[in-house]
Amino acid sequence: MKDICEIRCIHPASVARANLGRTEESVLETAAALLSAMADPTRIKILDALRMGELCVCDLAAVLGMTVSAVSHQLRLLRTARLVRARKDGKVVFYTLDDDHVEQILDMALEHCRERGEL
Amino acid sequence: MKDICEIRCIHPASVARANLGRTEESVLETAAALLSAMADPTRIKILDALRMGELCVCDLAAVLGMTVSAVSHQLRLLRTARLVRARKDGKVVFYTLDDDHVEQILDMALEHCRERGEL
DNA sequence: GGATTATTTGAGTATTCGTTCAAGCGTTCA
DNA sequence: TGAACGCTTGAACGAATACTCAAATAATCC
Repeated sequence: MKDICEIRCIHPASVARANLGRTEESVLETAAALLSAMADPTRIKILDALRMGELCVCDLAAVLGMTVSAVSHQLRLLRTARLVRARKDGKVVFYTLDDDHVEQILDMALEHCRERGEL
Repeated sequence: MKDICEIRCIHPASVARANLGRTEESVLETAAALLSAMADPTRIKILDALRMGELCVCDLAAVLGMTVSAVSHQLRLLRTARLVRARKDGKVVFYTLDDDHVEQILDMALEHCRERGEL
């Protein structure tokens, strides 16, 4: 069925062209993971809040109006995706954006949304 | 509990600063939805494939090595997120990237991943 | 009109995700 | 040392997601 499809119902030139320009699978998978880490209302709000400077978990919880626990869970995700970095000072843990790229991607997405209006 | 936290365990100046620079909630929600639409291995492969030019559903299925049905389901998501546009020609439906922004965000994410290596 | 082809759609299902709640660490300070 | 505090973690649960399979559209070709 799939083979028949590949042979018959296709524009082989277009497929060949698409295959040539293709990005390596592993890079695409990683990019999907990166975007997944940003693609959540809570986490994007965290990233947006951190653009103004570092905040501790409790501060973030206050800004977002959420439980400390819920925020901490999301911070863990952001940390393992390396979007965010933790700095411990006494009992307080401060979080910062890890990388300029992250902010750039965020800015571009926000700009895009503002131009377009709501989805 | 939360109120106590907001009063006591916080750096109020940092919180105020974060609140001032905050992006409107609705924009952040929309951006999260936009990124969600891109943040999936299958869908990001579709977007990547379409950068070389338009492809019909069957072509896409061949490129991705997936069921036509599965691809169509994801295309619907991409369509409603306006990342992709459909053009019907006879019984064939051709898909294209809807917007340059999309490609820019994709490029930025891919570049970021390549610089960093795997997640 | 009837068969074929390209695509979409809906139900079903297994997996993943985000939050809550309760318990656990690790650090500070009396 | 022990109480208090900031944060993290694990289990649990409802919601959302991605695919499969089967059926429905829609357009073309005899």
